[in-house]
Amino acid sequence: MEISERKKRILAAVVDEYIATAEPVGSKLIAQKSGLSVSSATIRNELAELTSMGYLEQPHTSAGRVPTAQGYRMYVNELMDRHRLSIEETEEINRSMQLKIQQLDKMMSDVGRIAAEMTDYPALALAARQSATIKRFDLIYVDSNTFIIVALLSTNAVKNRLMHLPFSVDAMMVQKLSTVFNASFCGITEDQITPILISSTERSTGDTMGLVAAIAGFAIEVLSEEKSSQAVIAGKAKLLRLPEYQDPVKAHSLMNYLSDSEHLAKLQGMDFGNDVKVIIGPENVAEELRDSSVVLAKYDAGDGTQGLIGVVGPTRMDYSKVAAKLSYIAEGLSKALTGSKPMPGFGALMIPDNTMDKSKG
Amino acid sequence: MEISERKKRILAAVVDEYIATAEPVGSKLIAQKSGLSVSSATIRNELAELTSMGYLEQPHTSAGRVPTAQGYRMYVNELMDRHRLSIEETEEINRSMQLKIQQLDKMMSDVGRIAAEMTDYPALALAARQSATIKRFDLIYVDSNTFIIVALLSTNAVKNRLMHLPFSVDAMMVQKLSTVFNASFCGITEDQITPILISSTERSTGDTMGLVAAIAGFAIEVLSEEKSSQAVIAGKAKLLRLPEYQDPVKAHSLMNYLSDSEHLAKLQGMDFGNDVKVIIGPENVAEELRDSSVVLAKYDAGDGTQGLIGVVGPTRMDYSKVAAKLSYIAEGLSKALTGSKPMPGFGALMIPDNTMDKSKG
DNA sequence: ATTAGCACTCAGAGGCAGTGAGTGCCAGCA
DNA sequence: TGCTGGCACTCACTGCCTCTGAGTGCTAAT
Repeated sequence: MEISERKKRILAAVVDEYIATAEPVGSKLIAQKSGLSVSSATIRNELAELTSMGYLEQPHTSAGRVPTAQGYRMYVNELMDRHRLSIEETEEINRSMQLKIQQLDKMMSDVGRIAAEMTDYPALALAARQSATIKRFDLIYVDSNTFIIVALLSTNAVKNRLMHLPFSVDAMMVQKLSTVFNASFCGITEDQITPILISSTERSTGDTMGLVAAIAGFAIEVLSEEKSSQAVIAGKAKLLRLPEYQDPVKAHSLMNYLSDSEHLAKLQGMDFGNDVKVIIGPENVAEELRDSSVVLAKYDAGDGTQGLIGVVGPTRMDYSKVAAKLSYIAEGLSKALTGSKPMPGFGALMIPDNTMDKSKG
Repeated sequence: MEISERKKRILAAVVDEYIATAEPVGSKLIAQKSGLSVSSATIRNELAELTSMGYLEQPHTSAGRVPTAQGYRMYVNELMDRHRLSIEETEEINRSMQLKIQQLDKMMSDVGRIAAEMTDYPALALAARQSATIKRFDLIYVDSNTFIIVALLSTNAVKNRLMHLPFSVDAMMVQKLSTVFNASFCGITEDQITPILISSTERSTGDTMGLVAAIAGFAIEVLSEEKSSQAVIAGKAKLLRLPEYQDPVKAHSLMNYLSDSEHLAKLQGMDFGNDVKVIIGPENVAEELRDSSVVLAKYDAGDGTQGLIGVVGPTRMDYSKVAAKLSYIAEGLSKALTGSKPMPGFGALMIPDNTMDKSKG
């Protein structure tokens, strides 16, 4: 059945109102607020039809209407007017991003925190999951039983480790290890670091003290870390502010779910049409998310790979505003990470703040 | 007024029971469980006195007794039998520590997570706040417009940053910068990095591209970071499991408070008698913590400075068990960070797992 | 097609009695 | 003198009832 223009306006009004108040919406209110000059009785008829079409539902007979998942879906796809970020909003975002995105390693958690702060919902950040390799290895000799390992990964993240040894090594040995590791451990993935490779490296360096094994262990660790645990969530406590999570059991279940980065990681690898994806309540695969919605935006992480940022909230979420903000943050992030060199670390200090400003006046 | 031996046993029984059930405790139950062979009427008399002495209170006339803060204080100071960790418990802790404490930078958050997991309460970790200095600087030349800065701090943390430049530099220049920075930026604190120092460094390197400023900016950043934001909290969601935080308003207020690391940092700098400190409900300075308790254990972070780990929970907390676990974790942490070289990163790979085992069979 | 009017529904609030866990106190007993 | 059994009392909690009011669906009139 086709949905009339008037029905659309009414549905949109119901959703808007419900988003704002979290209370079932009655016909009288709609009659006032929708801008349609018809009586509440007319609205009632329309509401009844929208209900039978599955866009709305009633908590009980004598209550107002509440949007169903299908109703939200329609709203998101067709009805909502896209929120235009105000200058203040963009500036606020720019300011936080400027400050925060300096260090590639911490980027994830910072971006998460920014998104949470900007949207006032818990926010997540997922890094593009990819099999990283080590681009180059450096060992820095500190003193006779200390050196630092520095590894530059293919993802451009830099990892380090201070190694304190129970015995002495000389600078020569460190130098030698560095050369050998650069030759044999660069460009390979985690699972290519085999015991065979390690023992052959031990032989070629003449190491009998387990140094090679320790460094290889570090390599394995950073590579697997890069591949997996790249999901963070920030601002979980913000859920408790919302009426839909006043039930501690519900809140706990969702928070628990969100606390586990393995769960979050599953959001990666969704198929993605345009830049922002909205997953409404029951559309979620995970049981725990069934009465919450997720809004995701993808960002370009360079090398053609992409990551995600997103927020989690009640199905009654201000989709329009959240989507706009996320998409803006994602855009800024993409720019920072790819195209526009200089890299953020440098750019933030060198270049005033035009990295992202031009996208919106 | 002196408190009799029997009163002590009764008080201890009340606290134990209340810790376990979160329900007001009645005289009958105590008569059964305390092991004293007296009737409930006798217990009632004793309870009445304990109440008038301020150790217990009644939520209402016809309810059982609940310990007051003073009651808990007495319990913690004198009555509770110190929990002895079982072999399984120590082993579980050892195992997680072994796995996690490898990288000094991430140590804080890992330790927090371990403590939260082990105690089942939200846990915090505070680093010893100290003015760090840079021990040594290394610039690693990657390609003509990329290099990595590596700084080893006085705290033994290693920080890095990938610098991507909008222009070319040659390896020689990088080398030169490295030398100059090592000479003039090592051993100084954040506030000693002045514009004057920067411009004089610029002159001595002949840098006109802002490279020196960028590197100095990195130095300032890591030093201030090391000094300040060294507080993490993990497992906040665990609060929601507890009956005392079923009220979403209360839970939200506490979680919010805990989310701000500035608040947590205030716990640092408490005076500390023995190794574990218990702060019960109203003894807390912060309003938000007034009906929660905090258990803190200090660890030795080397250089004579010390950090804290702790958990936050309801006043009805299993102090004994929590204290025992925290203290064990703190002890292991101290060992890992100081005395017993090798450092964890290496030790974890080289030395089976005797770093901490001997403290308890 | 729209609307005014009306009967109907039902969650939620407020009031009220019954229940039971727990208390305080007293009188009797060791 | 201290302990105990007994008893009256208190009061949160529960279930039950009624009342209220927001909101509905339907119908007849416009």
